[in-house]
This record gives sequence, C-alpha cells and structure tokens, in this order.
Amino acid sequence: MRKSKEAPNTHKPVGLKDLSRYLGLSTATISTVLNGTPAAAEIPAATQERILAAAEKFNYRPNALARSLRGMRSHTVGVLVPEISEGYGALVLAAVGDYLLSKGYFFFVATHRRKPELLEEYPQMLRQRSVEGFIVIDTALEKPLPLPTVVISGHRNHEGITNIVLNHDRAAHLALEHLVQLGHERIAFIQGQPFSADSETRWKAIERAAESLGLEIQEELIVQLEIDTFSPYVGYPVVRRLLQRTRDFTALFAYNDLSAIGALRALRDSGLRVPEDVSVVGFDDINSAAFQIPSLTTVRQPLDKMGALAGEILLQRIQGGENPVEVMVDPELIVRESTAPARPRVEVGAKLESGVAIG
Amino acid sequence: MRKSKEAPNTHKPVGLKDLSRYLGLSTATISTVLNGTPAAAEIPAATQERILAAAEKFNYRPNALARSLRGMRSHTVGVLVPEISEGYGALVLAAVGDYLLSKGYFFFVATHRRKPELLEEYPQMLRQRSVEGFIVIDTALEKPLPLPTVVISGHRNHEGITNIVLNHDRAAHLALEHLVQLGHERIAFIQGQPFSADSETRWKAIERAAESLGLEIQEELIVQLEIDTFSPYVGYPVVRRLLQRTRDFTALFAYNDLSAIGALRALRDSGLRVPEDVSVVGFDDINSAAFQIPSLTTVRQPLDKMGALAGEILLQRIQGGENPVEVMVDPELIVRESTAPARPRVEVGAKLESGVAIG
DNA sequence: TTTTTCAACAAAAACGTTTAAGTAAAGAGG
DNA sequence: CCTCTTTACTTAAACGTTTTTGTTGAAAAA
Repeated sequence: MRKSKEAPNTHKPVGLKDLSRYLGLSTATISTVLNGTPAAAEIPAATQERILAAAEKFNYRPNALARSLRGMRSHTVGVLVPEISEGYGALVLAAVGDYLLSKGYFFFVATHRRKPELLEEYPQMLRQRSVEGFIVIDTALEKPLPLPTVVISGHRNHEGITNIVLNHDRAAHLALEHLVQLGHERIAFIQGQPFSADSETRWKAIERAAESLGLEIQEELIVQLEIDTFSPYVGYPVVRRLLQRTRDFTALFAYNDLSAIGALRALRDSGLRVPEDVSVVGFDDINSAAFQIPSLTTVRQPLDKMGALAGEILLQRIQGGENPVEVMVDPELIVRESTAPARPRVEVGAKLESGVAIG
Repeated sequence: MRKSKEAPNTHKPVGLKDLSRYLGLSTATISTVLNGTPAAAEIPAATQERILAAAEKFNYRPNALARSLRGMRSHTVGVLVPEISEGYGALVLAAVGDYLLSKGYFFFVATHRRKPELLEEYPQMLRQRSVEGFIVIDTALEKPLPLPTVVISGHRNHEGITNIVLNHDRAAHLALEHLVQLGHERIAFIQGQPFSADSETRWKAIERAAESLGLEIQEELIVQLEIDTFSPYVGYPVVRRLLQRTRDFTALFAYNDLSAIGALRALRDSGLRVPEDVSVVGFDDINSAAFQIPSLTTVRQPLDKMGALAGEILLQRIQGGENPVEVMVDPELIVRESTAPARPRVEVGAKLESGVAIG
C-alpha cells in the first residue's frame, strides 16, 4: 500500500526503531547523535548528517514518556490552585504557565477547590505522573510535599519550601506617597475583613508608611470590611456609612479593588465626584479595575512577576540550585483616573455646609 | 540503616518490584491483582488480600509513565488556548479542567498567544507527550490535528473535529423577548465589530428573533462597534453618538458585556438613568457584569457547560464513541438590575422636547 | 606476522509497568 | 501408576527511549 521509505502516515508517530530500519543503524547510534551526547564525537560527520536528515525527513519526535521513564527528566511540574476561573488564580497561572512553557516545561493543573480530600489526593496523583516539582498558589498546605515546592501567597510555612510574598511596606508607601504628593492630607481607609490573610499585615504596613510620610491617620476615617463576597458591593455599605459620619476627607485607600469599586459607586451615589471631590486608590489591579469609569488607580500586585518568579525558582531548585525561604516582590502603583490633586480645604467646608443631614 | 520490611522513606516511590520482594510474588501477579484483570480470578482470595494489604501499607502508586508507555492509556489531554488570563479563556479552561479531573484525566495547557509558530509547535509537543486528544479554545486551526479534537468557538471547520457553538438564535430571542415583555418597543442595538467572528451570526439571529416577536428594528437605532480593545470604553463613544442623534428608545441591546458597560456609563453621563430611563442588556456574562451598579442583565454564554461538554465529548471520542460535527449549547438570560419595565411613551416625547439639539 | 589500537558502530540492560505464554505442583480420572 | 486438568503462579516480552559495555574490521605498531 504505502512504500516503506516514504514518510509514514501521521497516525502512528515514527520512532527510533523506524529510523533504525530506514538507516540501517542501531537505535543507540541514532539516539546518541540526535542528543548530541559526548559519545557522538566518535560518529563520523557523514553518518551524523544522514541521521539528522532522516530525523528531519520523518519528523521524528522522541516519545516523552519513554524518555522520562528511562530516568531522565520529565520536564513536567504540577500546579496546585484552588480555582482558576476568577482573576487572581487565572493571572498567576497564566504567568506560571508562560514561564514554564518558555523553558520547555509542561505542567499539569489541579484545581482543588479547597476540598481537603482533593488537596490530599492531587499531589499524589501528580507525583504518580512524575512531576519534578510543585507550584502551589493561594493554598494552605497541610504537610510539605515530597518534591521541590514554591508557594505563592501561601498561608503556612513548611520546611524546605520557598514562599513568594508581596512587599506590603512598599505597597503602602507607594499609595500613600502618591496621595500625599497630590496634596491629600485627610485620607480615609477601608481595612480588610478580619478573616482575610493580608488584612493585618497590610494595615500595619499602612501605619508604618503613614508614619514615615508624616501623615496622621484619623480614627474617624477608618472603616472595615465585614461581609465575605466576591462582589464589589463589599465596599458599598461601609463607605455609605462613612459618608454619613463625615465628608471631611479628600482621598480613600481601599483594602482591595473590589471594595474600591463599591466605594466608587457609594461616592457617586452620595453626590461626590471621583476624582474631583475624592480620590480613590484600590489594591490588586484586578482586570475590572481598569474597566471602571473612572478607571481605578491602584497598587498592583505583580501577579505576572510572581508567577514567573515561582516558575524560575522552581526550575532552579529542580536543578539543584538555591532554596530561598522567602522571596519578596515589589508592588507597583498604577495611576489611572480615580486620583487627582486634592481640592482645597475651603471647598470642603462649602460642600459640608450644603451637605446631607446626618442621622 | 532502615529495615527492609519497614515502609520505605518517601524519597523514592515504592514500585512493583519492591512489593514483589516484600511479598515473595512476581510483579505480574501483583499487577493483575491490583488491576483486577480477569486473570486475577485464578488468584486465591488469601493472596489477593495479602497483595492489597501490602499495596496499602506501602502506599503503592503505579508509575503513570510506565503504565502509559506500556500501551495503555495516558489519561492525558492537551488544551490549546490563546490566553488564560482574561475571563473567557479562564472560565472555559476551568470548566474543561474540572470535568477532566473528575474523570481521572489530567491535562496540559498550552497558551499559544495566537503566534503561528507556537500554534504549529505545541500540538506536536503535546503529541510527543502522548496526549490522547485535544481541546481547542477560541483558536483558528490551520490544519486538523492528528488526534480526537473538540473545538470551542473555533473559526474554521475541519474534517473530523467536533465544534461546540452557542445557539445564537435562542440567545437573541431570549434577550428580545425579555425586553418586549417589559414593554419595550423602541430598542437600540450595538452591533459587533466587523472583524469579530460572532458579529454577523449574532446580528442575523437578532433580525430573525425580532421578526418572530413582531418587533421592528429601527435603522436609526443601530450603531456598530469599531475599535478593538478589551476595555468597556469600546461601547462609550458609539452610545454617546447615538444619544446625540436620538433619545427615543427605552432599551439597548449591546453586542457584549464590555460594550454594555461602556454604554451604562455613556447613558449615565448623558443624564439618563438605568434602568429607569433605559434598560440595558449585555452578552456573555463576564465576571464584571455582575459587578456593575446597576448590575447588568445579560445573555449568558454557558462557558462552564461548554467546557464540560467539550471534555465529555472528547473523552467519548477517545473511547471510540460518536463524533458529532457540531454541538449547540443554549444561552441563558441572566436578569439583573439593568432592565426594568419600559417608561410610558409620553415621557419619551417630553424628554425629547427638552432634548439636545441635533448636529 | 602478530599484537595493539582505534574508529565506528551494535548489543543489551534499564526505566516500571502490563500481558501473553508458560510451568510446577497438586488433584482428578482412568 | 500414568496421564490430564486445574491451580497458582512465574517468565519473558513489550512499550520507546538512553546509556553502558561490547564487538568488529582495519590500520598502526612491534
């Protein structure tokens, strides 16, 4: 039907044996030449060229399973993540994936949805598939994994794993410095929910940053998130309540973009313009931050960098390199439309006089 | 150092040979018992129990590489997607992944970023890794792939692949029916950009739906998107322009959520309230649709269903099952705050009289 | 001429499974 | 007592590589 020396059909991939038959050489010789191992030096150039030509002609691709099995590297890592359909996980995963692919690694993704039994099972299954290491995103590991592991925004520290964390001090400083430079002195704050991992860390960082900038934090301008939701509504009621107490502030620094978006609406619904009357700064730089009108000035968590870094460190560790306990990444201030120079204090008084009745 | 019958340390996984040594049985026997093959019927229950117990004790996990290599199934599929950091890709991928994991399959993700060389290379690399099939998301394939393939929102049809597409007729009908039931008669439309794949299909569907509902489409209420951006700003200028021409409409059906969000802002900036003055319907149900205030009524593309369906059909095909050319999925109308009963026509007139000068 | 050395490759083992084919011992049937 | 089954396994091949060790024929050295 099909002549033997013709390129075989695409159904069964051509293997070393096929080349061996075609070239009249042993698979050993072909393998060494194609891999350019030291032993290939003993093979004359003419033969090498014949081999290369044949491999090219038949589009030979070594079977990765066989290669990995033989004891070489699997060039595969496992990624554990709670969810990838929401912004955070997707962004980090995308960055991790891009880095790994660029280095010739493939990866399995296992979404455990925070179910303990899956968190127990998936690492084992991934190990069964010979992954060389793990990248763990936003997940609390019960026990350390039996392979090189890099954790992004993890909640616990274990022996031997590398943690990638945001530099919260710098984040707070960037945001407050920006506002101070715009002339803002009375700044309102939305603190994170008590159960949110970063809430305390970030608030402490804000206090330090305020101190270093000579900025005084007014107790009456602080509100705290309470409800647990993925909707920006999270920020709406607290800002409405704040506005009933006082309008004597020119800027608002929210715990995250979600609450900042809720705040935008609350401010607008209260008749205040952003940024003319109040500047708003968010945190995270989720996708919809840029989508708001006005678009949101925010402290960006470099999720792409964090992902790429995780990939880089993991591959390093796999190759027996250093194993840092913690790597800190720097946030970035993304200035958009929601921040502007502070209005003069006099205007505040004027607005206040014509303001809404309290209570 | 370590006694031989003790559970081995976690560094090297225990293999069939280890069990063989421990039990004094051949690997063949152990394998057949653990796999419950027909041949295991000849092994007495006592032995079987011994084997099971040992496997349990040492937490034996068969090496997936070896198993796949031996010619059985790799239980792995490849997923080709342009990008996973934006909503669409992430949502579909999440659904695909969940389905596959639930069926014991793992998957490699390859993000080709629409670069032709990667689109050429990645399928080959995935094949090298013995994937059993492909799921291709939002990608124009140049040539059919050499394995079972399911395409979600693909742009071309090839021999032997299964396409998963949205039922656009139903989508259009749902949206218009909703508006009609709310009493809307004068409805404005935002058409998709000429280069967008679904633009024409969807518009045709809208025309058919309008016809069937006895709704007349007014030429002067149609605008079309032009710019190519991921920001909702895409919808802003066209709606502003529309509003300069006329305010004589009570509802707006946008091409997608992005443009609908831009439209929300444009309407508000023109002094119109949503939904009191104008109802707005979007399309897709991207995450930020629910995040708007008012939250957006929209036609939901069941990206989760589409992903799960793709997984299901692919596994079916891999197991030699049916190979449908096209599978249509139904959209769903998600009613939120941006739609409400039409205001009476009289008010329209009133508004119009006090309206903006034309030209 | 015989031995040694070298070039150029081949043979075979190994990775950890699965599976077809084979076999020793025990029991059944004659 | 001999043969035939059956039981309960074992042996060995196979998957497609990589890698260590061997082998062959010819040229160089003795």
